[in-house]
Amino acid sequence: MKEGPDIARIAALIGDPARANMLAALMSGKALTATELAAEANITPQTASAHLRKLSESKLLRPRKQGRHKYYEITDEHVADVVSGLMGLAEKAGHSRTRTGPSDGALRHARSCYNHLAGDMGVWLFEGMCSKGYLSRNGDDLMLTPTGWAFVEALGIDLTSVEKKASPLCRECLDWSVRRSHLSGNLGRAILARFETLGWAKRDISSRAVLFTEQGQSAFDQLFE
Amino acid sequence: MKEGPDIARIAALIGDPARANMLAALMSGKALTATELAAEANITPQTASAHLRKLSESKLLRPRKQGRHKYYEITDEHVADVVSGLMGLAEKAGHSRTRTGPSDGALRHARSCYNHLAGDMGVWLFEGMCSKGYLSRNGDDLMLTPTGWAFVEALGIDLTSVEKKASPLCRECLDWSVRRSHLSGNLGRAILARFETLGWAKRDISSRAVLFTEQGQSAFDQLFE
DNA sequence: TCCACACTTCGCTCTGGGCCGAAGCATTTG
DNA sequence: CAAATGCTTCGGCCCAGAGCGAAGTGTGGA
Repeated sequence: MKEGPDIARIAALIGDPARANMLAALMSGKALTATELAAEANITPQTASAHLRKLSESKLLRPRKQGRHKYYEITDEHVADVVSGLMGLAEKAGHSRTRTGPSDGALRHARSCYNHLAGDMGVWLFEGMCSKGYLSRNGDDLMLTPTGWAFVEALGIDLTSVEKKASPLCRECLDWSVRRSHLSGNLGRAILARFETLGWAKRDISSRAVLFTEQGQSAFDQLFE
Repeated sequence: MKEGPDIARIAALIGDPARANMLAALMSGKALTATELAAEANITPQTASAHLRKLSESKLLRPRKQGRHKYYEITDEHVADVVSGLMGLAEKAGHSRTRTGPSDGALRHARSCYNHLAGDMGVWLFEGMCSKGYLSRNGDDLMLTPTGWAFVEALGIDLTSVEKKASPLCRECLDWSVRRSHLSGNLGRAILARFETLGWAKRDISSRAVLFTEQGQSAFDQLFE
């Protein structure tokens, strides 16, 4: 016994309320500065600094210095997946941070999860693309079919620039509110970004909610009807 | 802010060394008694009892009373997935519990992960079945193709009994040592069980290692050559 | 019936680690 | 060059919670 990796270390890292709040805030996919994260966790900058150092040392966060600011972001999709998974377990166990605040409904409808679309809208997007034959599974990962390729380009996304990034084009992500998969990976991120530039949706600043405009919502609905 | 599920609670739960050791031990998929788990974590039964109560209350473990024993097992695949994910992160961060003990190599070669085969052998099984066309992805989950169906039955597994269980037949699991998917779900469990009854492999008692016999190994290799 | 064993509850101790105040660097701005 | 701002280091306080001993409950076997 006592072989294998030490789960306790990283789990304890995530298990501190302050650090967990920081991670949850970063799950939007945006990079945040140390002081912003301190505010998010309701602690002083000194304390936040210590936390962020630990999170970086264990490769959960990746720091980027920019002038006198220091931006932090979630290291990669593996970290995001684990945090997502933990949210799922917490939800099922009935551990919620507040008694279901007002924006909770909005979060369940649409939110950003590591820069891609999650919540009901995310699931609809994913399942719509599957049922239309835009996505297919093949071997180890999701594939964008030729018709799917055309669909995405018709949205105005330049796939050649998206495709050459290192991380995979399509992935699935299982999020907490809907126990279903939705589209993640570079394509997932590109689509959410495209929705924003098209003016279909915009992100709420203080929460992870994604707010669709009326036109945006109906345009979205037409894609899969 | 402060919306959504409270990750910190469950992460802290997993983050205690004693509880983490218990969970790691249970990741083999076997159900263990309270005293066995206490020994696994190097603590007294009293302390273990308190830990196990918390883990059960948060739905991470599922207790089953049997006579004067109380068996605990991992609640479901969602929990197993998160623990697997944490192992992956810990491995990448360089957090290992010992300085790579002797059985570490065996664990990387083949081990049980929530009752299915993981490690190199697990990946070979999964990728072999994919490349032979036994498995295909379709919509939201893995499908066993007709030829795959025949392959599994030829192994001597009664698929009709496996299929009627509630949890899905095929799933993927990403484990820590090989950053690749391997076959999970009911079929994954049935196959490992079949390997054991065929005498191809047996589980090490004190670790999660799965030891293949020489004949078992070569029989396995012939399946996919 | 009595003992052995598995598990639980209670009360207590003690330490690891989160938190802040104060002070120290670094970078931008005026 | 100051002054302001963002981040970090140091030192000390404090408490949640993990741990155990002792004693209680329930089940199984002789």
